[in-house]
Amino acid sequence: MELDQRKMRILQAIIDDYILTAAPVGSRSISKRADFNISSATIRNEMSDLEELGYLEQPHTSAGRIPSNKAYRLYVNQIMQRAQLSEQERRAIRAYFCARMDQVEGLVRQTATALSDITRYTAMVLPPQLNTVRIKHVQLVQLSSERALLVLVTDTGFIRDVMLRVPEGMTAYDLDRFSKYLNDSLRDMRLNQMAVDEVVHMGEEMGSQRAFFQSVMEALEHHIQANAQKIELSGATNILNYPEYSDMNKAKGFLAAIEGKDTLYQMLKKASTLEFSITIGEENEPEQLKECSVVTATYRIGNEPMGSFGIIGPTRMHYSRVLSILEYMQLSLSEALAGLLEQDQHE
Amino acid sequence: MELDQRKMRILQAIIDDYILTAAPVGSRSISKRADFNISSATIRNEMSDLEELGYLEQPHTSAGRIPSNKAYRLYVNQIMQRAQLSEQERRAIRAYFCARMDQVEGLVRQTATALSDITRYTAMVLPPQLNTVRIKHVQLVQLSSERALLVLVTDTGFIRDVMLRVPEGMTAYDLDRFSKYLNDSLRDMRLNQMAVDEVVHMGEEMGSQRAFFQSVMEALEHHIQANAQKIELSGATNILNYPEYSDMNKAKGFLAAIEGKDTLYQMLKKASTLEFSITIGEENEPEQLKECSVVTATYRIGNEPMGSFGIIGPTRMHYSRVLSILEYMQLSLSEALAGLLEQDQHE
DNA sequence: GGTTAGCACTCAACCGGGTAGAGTGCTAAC
DNA sequence: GTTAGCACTCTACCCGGTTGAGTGCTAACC
Repeated sequence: MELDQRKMRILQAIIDDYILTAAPVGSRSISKRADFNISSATIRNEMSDLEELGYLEQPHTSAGRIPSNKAYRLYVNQIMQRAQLSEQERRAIRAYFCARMDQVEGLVRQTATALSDITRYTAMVLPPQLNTVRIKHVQLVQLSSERALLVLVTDTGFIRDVMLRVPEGMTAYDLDRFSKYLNDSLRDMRLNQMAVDEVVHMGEEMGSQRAFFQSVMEALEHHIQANAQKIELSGATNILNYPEYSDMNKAKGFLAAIEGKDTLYQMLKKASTLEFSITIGEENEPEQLKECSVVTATYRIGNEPMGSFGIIGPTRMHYSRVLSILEYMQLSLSEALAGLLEQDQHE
Repeated sequence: MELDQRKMRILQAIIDDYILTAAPVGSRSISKRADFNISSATIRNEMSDLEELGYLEQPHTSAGRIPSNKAYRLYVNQIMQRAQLSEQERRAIRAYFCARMDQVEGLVRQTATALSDITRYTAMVLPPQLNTVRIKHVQLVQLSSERALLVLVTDTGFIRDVMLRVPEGMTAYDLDRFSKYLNDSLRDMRLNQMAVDEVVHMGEEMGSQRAFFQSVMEALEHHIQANAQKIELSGATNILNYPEYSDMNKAKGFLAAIEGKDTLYQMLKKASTLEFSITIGEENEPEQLKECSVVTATYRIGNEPMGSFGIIGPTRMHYSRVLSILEYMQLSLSEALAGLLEQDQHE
């Protein structure tokens, strides 16, 4: 089952070639390479073995071979070596971050643009997740006699808002007092600490306005966490540059899968527990991404993992290059975020 | 130059047919229609005239004719009659709005989804513009020793935020006092009234903290208005269902033009002075939309025009249907918004 | 036993000719 | 002014032949 040295080298050569050209690789083109002096017939035998082992596939009898997903998996796990980014590429990446950003949102968007521009794949960024973040300010703003807006500001500079119905007879003054109370109680609390027992505990002190208080806390729980299911996307059409998506229907399927950002959100969310992740072809659950590979990385603020970002492309992907880019991007983004937030995040 | 009755009817028949089938229309297929009893030869003569006048084009000598942009323009201006929506269609549209929405953002998104689902074209919605809207609340929230977040809430329930640098030595208490002051001064003011002279006038009372005040007002002016250049897009891939975009490169061009939402924002912004607008082919400035038509409508809150929405599709578009849908949508959206904001908008 | 040259075979892609069919333009008759 | 008839044009499609890349197998070689 283990592949010997030579099979490994041949497989690598095939994968490298295929990643570059998208065309099935024949035995002769391998044997002609300077660093191989084996005849094409021998390569053919080896390739036949590799096919039997499930690493290669043949589109049809008289075509060359293409790597299987299993081959990519092996390649990623064992064969591939991290590519070095050229100084030029590093500079290109840094250039995206040097425009002074004064909002996290802009930074996130910039990251997505940079990623898709540089990799030429489709890029996605999950903005900093709020769970481990602290509340800086809570405010109830009266909009009309029946409606108020609950605004919440976190220490990372994110704001969220929820529209609420206010009970009959509640005045702007009441709401203001209420805001003060909420503010005093919740300030510097973490969003994921704001659990139900707290609600009950705090609710008891509220007396007559308890029902309203309850609805405020529910709104906080429901909306603020769920509502954040946004991701930043860039370069969705990059996929159209790759011949595997020259078929209209495939392209349509891919773009449709991406447009509803839900699936991507799920993937990024899941991936944000891992430093890096690579999922190849069938390993992706969404039906329409089963011919793609997804590579993601996680970024941090201080030590806290805050979100993740990644790219989607054909399984025939330049994995090593992408990984290097993600790695450098991870660094750049974490730095930029830290700079933006002036590092007042204490563990 | 004026077209006689018969030419008009023939042109309409050709356009109707072409909109439906996307295939060049021949003389025989027109003469066979029940409501025409003219021979194909006569139709041919008429078609030849129409071509000379610039209303028809021939892809090649032995093909039928297709309508020119000039023909669509004539069609839209004079021939077309407003289609009636079936009760079923109305119900379908209303269904999108019946899920109770408690945020404008959700409503905007829902509108875009509904539009693209029902028309099967690409839909875009410009969210309510803030210019004529009133400020309900302003708050400065300290994030770190050097940074604060300026949060602004409008009476339509929109929030905007800007990150600011705070001068050395300013305390949370100072910021709070500052917020109170801003709040008292700006509450119920309209965003577009908040002009420079006000800034100067108010700034004079500020004494030592005048510089900071200036930066706050500048931030308000710059960011809050410019930053809102977001539009909601839906059904971007719908265009791929139309044969005129079966060519990959065209499709790519279209999708790329749409991805950078700037152009669309400009178009919608411009269109939001008109109740309805239809631009056909070359009439669109963006190079890559010169083979498309764009139809937009404006929606209101109370009497105030607040934004616009529309669809993009091939020039061969079902104009009458689209217009009817937009019209009904305009009503539904304006109603939904009014309901959401409880009509406390006073002229 | 692994390696290699040689050869027959396979299959997609391309090319050219031939045909069908839709549609036109023109002319002559009504 | 309208129409029938006819020659003409042009695309789309099918078909058969050819090319070329690549394989699998076999027999010989080291």
